[in-house]
Amino acid sequence: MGSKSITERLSNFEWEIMNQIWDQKSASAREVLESLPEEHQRAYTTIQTYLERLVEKKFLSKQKVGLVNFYQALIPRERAVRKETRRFVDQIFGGSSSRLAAYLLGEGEISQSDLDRIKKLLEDSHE
Amino acid sequence: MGSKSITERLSNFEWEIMNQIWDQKSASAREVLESLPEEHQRAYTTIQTYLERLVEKKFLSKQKVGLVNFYQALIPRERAVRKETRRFVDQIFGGSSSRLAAYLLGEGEISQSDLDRIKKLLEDSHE
DNA sequence: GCTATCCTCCTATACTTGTAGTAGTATAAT
DNA sequence: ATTATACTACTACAAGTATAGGAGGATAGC
Repeated sequence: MGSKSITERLSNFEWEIMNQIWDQKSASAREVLESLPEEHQRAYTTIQTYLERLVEKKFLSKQKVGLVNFYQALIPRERAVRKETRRFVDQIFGGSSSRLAAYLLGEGEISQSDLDRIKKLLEDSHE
Repeated sequence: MGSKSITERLSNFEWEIMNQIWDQKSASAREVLESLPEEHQRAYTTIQTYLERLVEKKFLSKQKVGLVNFYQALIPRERAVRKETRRFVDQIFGGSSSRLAAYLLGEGEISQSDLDRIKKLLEDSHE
């Protein structure tokens, strides 16, 4: 029925949090808070709330060390990235990754030096 | 205070709707409904609700022709795509389009023939 | 031992998204 | 004219997201 989907989606700020956790390997609320850039600061308890929700959603596990909770990713970043990228491509580029790739390479979003590196990368993997 | 942000984001299904409107150039609720693929069907009034919300969000304009409302995009698709792509890249790829591009080209998400086309595209635009 | 600090746990609220029903009016069909 | 159909306008409501405050326990300083 209203069954929680096995793996739900991450919202905007949830990604922000997850990115910090993936970067560190395990972090407390305070550590996450302090690693967030100025413009993404929130109240301490807001971070706590997000962390708890991510535990409920099975994206994080928590373990208490002394008094303090530390959180760890349960899902590898690569998996989450792959999934979200697919969703994005479906939604915006009609499911075609190559359309997205072409868009990125064409729209001046990428510097010449990066373009060169990508070109090389393509040539190498080619044959 | 709780000020509506000037241009809010499109949700999942809102994109679905907008994509239909962009494809047609103007559409009624019924037309949108009918152009949605089987697996994305919703109740007629659900479509109406979405359309009205998109008008509130300034993504669509509405004009009544006879009894029926027709909706038109106020924002060009390209702009919405650019914006959402940027948001996505910021969120998932730390703001680096080239990381995303490299990811797409590397992860087997793209067929060989598409890779070839992209390679050609890169070479042509290069010098 | 009192006080400031820090942390957890619980509670709260406003807004957004997903989804659709109902009332009422216009129209088409017979 | 009566009925079925179609459409708009309005209302509803649950779940999810964004954001944070308060109570109460541990502890670090003095």
